[in-house]
Amino acid sequence: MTPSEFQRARSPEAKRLREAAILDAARALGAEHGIRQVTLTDIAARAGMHKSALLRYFETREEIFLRLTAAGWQEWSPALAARLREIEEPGPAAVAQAFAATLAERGMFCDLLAQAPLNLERNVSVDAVRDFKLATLAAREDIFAALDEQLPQLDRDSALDVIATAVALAGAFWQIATPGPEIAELYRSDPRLAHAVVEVEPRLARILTATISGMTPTPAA
Amino acid sequence: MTPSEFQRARSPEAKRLREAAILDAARALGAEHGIRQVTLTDIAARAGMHKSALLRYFETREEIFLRLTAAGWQEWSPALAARLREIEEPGPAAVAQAFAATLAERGMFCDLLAQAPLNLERNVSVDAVRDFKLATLAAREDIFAALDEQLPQLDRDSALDVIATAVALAGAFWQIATPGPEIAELYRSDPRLAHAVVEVEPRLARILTATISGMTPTPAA
DNA sequence: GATCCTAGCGGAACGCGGTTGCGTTATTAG
DNA sequence: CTAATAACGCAACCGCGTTCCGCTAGGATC
Repeated sequence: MTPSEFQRARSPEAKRLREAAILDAARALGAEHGIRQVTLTDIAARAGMHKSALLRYFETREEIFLRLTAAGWQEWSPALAARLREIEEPGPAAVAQAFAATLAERGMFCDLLAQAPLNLERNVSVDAVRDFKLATLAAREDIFAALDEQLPQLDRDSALDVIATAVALAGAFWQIATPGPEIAELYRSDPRLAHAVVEVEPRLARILTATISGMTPTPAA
Repeated sequence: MTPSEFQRARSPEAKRLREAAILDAARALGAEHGIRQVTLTDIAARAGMHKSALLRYFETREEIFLRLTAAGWQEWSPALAARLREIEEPGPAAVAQAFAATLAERGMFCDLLAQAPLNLERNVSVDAVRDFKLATLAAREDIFAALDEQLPQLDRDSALDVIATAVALAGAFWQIATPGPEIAELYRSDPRLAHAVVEVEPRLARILTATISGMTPTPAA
């Protein structure tokens, strides 16, 4: 983390440390300012190295954030699975709430989810995309397993549709919910635009409840 | 369209012509290569003028595409409303199919929908955002009116949720469905990644059917 | 029709972000 | 202690969006 703890990373362990330091720096900056704003120079400064040195660890800027996205899936999926297994009164609403709550409390992950298909999976090597896709695939399997315990009526394809929907909506709503300061002021000042203000968690919970209900033969009351 | 039909636009009509020519050029290039790829130089060349002259008509690159997005809403909403009114056997499935079909046949609009909250509504003047938001608001009202005729059980908030969901999913799925050539090849070659290939229209129809069913008290058989 | 004046335009330059090439020098092996 | 190696910082490069400026087209006036 601290820049000059090590001057040069020669051993594999030292290299992994550097890589982790870069990812940590990118994560911290992304959480603070939003992914879009974070530049390679910023990350380099925070990680205590020069811009060009970063690119010896990651091929492109996008690859850094793609790696963070994969890490996000790996952190989110067990958290969601645990939450699903804690549900006391199973049903679409409880499941939807678990999705909405775990996503809403992971703002930066939502940011990354929105960026991934649009920006991060472009301008990145094929290998990086394959690694990423496989990581998210594994994470989805975890979620599916937990989901299947709670709602066995939901077939596999439907479950994967629910996950895809949750992720896409979380990304989109998060973007809409976090405008720049001037735009936020605009929404506040013009009553016609009041509808533009989005509360991610309740809206996501509402919509997912409907989606899951519509997929399960016997919707819970 | 043709560059030198007029040399300089002094009258208001000539200016509107230029503006339209710029938007047309951007639309054509965006449809062909995807929004992300289109540069100001490209648009300028196609519109028959210099890069710097573009920015006399639009403040930033993003503003051009934001205007195209607004135009997309204005073209899509009546098309969807018409399609909704043509439905013979009303019900969630038919409504969902109308959304899915009209969106899927408007690829570039889906591209723009995905870009809008992420990129286009940033780096644009507050005025531009307000105009855009009001335009989409009006378009949503059109859709809601038609939707209310078909599914009066759907209350206003739910209807707006359906529209928001359709739009967000169409944007996200479109992005996933149109990877670069090497990535498409990757999906084809690695059987573990077969699931990554997305068919926008059927998937959107399936999910929206469930969502709408879950929102309406008595789901149609 | 000649002249003035306005303002649209192209060209060139700027800033910034991502990326690349190179010389230096820390680090480690012998 | 010395030599080989390769990580690093620096500076330059490139492309893109954006800005500035001088030229001159083209409408207005007489």
